[in-house]
Amino acid sequence: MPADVPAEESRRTPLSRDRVLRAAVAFADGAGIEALSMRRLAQELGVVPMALYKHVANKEELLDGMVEAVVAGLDPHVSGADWKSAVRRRILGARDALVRHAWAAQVIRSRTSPTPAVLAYLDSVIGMFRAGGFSLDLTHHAMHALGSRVLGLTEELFDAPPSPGPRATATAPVSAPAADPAQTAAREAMALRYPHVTELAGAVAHDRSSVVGGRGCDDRFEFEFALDLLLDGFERLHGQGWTSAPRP
Amino acid sequence: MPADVPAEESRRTPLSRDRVLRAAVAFADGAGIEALSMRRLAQELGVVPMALYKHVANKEELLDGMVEAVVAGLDPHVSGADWKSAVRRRILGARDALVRHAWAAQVIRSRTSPTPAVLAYLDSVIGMFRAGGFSLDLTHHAMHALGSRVLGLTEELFDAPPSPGPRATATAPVSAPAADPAQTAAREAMALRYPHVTELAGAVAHDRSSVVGGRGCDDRFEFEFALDLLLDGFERLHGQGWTSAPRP
DNA sequence: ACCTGAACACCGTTCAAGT
DNA sequence: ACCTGAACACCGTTCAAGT
Repeated sequence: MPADVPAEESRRTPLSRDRVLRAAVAFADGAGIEALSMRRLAQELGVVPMALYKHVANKEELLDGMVEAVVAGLDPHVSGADWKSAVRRRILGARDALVRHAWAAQVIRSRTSPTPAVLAYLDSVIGMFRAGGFSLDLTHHAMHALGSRVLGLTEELFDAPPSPGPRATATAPVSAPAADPAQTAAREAMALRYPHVTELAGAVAHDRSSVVGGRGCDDRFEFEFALDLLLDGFERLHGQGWTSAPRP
Repeated sequence: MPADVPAEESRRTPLSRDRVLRAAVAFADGAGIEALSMRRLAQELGVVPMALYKHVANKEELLDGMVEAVVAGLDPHVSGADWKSAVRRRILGARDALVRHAWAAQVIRSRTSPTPAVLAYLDSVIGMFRAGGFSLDLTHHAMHALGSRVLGLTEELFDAPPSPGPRATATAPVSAPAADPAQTAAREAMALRYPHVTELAGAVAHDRSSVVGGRGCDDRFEFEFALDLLLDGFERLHGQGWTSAPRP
């Protein structure tokens, strides 16, 4: 049940593009993006499927509209400071919004061209670099280097670290050694085939087992680590008067 | 028609998991991943749809197998050098493979847990950092910072830079000013709403219009720019004896 | 035991028939 | 003119009937 679409509203007020989009966002928040279909969304709104097509041309446009709704809701203006902390705060703010809408990262990546709200967002970030004295050249490449991270998307390869057997680390606490001999064998086979991965995973598990509920990695820390590495790099290049093409 | 599955083979030799996977890769290379369905793949192999389920449990496993096939084909061993150029070459090699299989990036991102070939690849990269004297701690965060870029995935937000109207920049050469008044109006409206984006796009178009066929950005350059910024950052932190947690 | 046609429970979207 | 039921052309996968 979508949180911000009261039950009475679902049947009484007439459909509108805005109401369709809000319902789609709420539905994806709750049920996941893979469960969102035109037919299910119509059902959620107490409406025949074809009624949606009055307000969105097709599913692609629905997804565009959902992205638009999330991005348009980002922090309106970050108060002036140096370019670095302005960009930093803006990107971390975007990340917070994407964390609230777990489906958004995937949908944003599936879009092929930017919507108005995304363009406005990018415009503001570019403006921050320019206000900090960055050349067009360096700003251009800095934006590329940030990539989708500029919108707070995480670039992690996998959601979870690898586990020796299926569900193995999820069912047994890290501190307790596995009693199941089959699981132990799988763990040993893994250690043989992927020694460096195993060593790393072991060190991470050990480090974080002291923290309450602290298995896996700290997504926020990793995001900031990478972001700061890039921002520091930009700052250094800017200070050196870096140019992409030393003219011949 | 898939290139590396000769026509005679499609009907004569019996199905095998390997043949299914190779056909799927070839089909996705040619027709795109969105066109790949169990039914179409079966048709391509001259086989009834259900025959595929003898060799892959379901479509998810088919996609896993396709990723496996591509990643397993990566450069077997990069000759020893310093950690930095070893990692650099390995990642750029992976990128080359992903450029050849346009569908792979999207499919890799859709997987939730790493397959054996991916684990082996990650293991080798981790091993390179460790051989370079990196601590487990720094190696861990460096791998996170690389994210999916470690496999050569590009992190760009959009494939193409924004254009004022639909297909506007695609149909008209950048050097020739638009004659269509509606297009000119759209361009001006865009310049007003997104001044920084417009300025940047203009500078990029101007810079690259001298190159033959050179519209848009140089993906390879941008990838290396971001990669080197990260590797330089790792090197600097390593040299400083960086640690994530200054113990209390 | 193996293979496979038909069927099931879905999709997004078109279209023509109803009001 | 607007709305909508049925239909179309697909999916991935189950299952029971055929060999």
